[in-house]
Amino acid sequence: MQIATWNVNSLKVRLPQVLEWLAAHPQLDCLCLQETKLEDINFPEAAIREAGWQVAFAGQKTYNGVALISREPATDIQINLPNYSDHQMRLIAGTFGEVRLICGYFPNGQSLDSEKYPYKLAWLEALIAYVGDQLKQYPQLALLGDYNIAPEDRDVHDPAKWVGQVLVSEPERAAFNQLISLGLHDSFRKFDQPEQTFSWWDYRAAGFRRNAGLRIDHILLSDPLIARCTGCVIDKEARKAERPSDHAPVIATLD
DNA sequence: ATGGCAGGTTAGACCTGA
Repeated sequence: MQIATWNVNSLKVRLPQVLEWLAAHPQLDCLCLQETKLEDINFPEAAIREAGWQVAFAGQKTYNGVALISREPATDIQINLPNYSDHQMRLIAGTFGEVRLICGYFPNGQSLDSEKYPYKLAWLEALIAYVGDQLKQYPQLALLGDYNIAPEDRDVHDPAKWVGQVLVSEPERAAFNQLISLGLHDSFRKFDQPEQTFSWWDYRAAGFRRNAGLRIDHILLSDPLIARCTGCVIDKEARKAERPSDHAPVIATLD
């Protein structure tokens, strides 16, 4: 089994790249998308189905939006957190056999003094409660997505420059560690990885060329799934495309 | 170098992203 997550920063722009990427990954079972930025009525459902995939999605105009593209249809689909009323479309969960996949586009927070920052922390608190509850129902669980959290300094190209900033602040990292404390594991860190491996690079200031990035896209796996996990990679090649997303896909392989 | 770029909205700047 292979699962992946990719913040595509507009599926309207990135659909050809997504279809090409899917075709290039024959072992893939499910791709979780974030920032589709499409109302459901404009979602390219037909094109994805014609390529041989099932799809479930929850979007809105301009911002946010998530989707599950999969070989088999998802069951028990959940849109957004059941314990947090939110008009921002940031979460979609589905079940594939015994495996529960939760796809999230975590709030960015903007800055520590923004009103979006307490929203981020409240959303995270609700997510932690939801995932804890889901784990009881689905021991085989994966939480994939754009977390908008760099969990450790080694996930930051220049930690000194980022001290005290959103995405690396102590409360955000504490929330990430609470997810770990529920019994989840960072699949990327199960394996030796090259230093300075990131999943997002700023479009500005030649961020990608300088490898000035952050690792903020993650695949967390529950105990039974981390035991099956044989690899986790970030597909940096996708960031080299013409008109790329600013995020690269993350792929976890389970035997 | 606190701006740089990219996408969306909507037809000129402005908002958001991270």
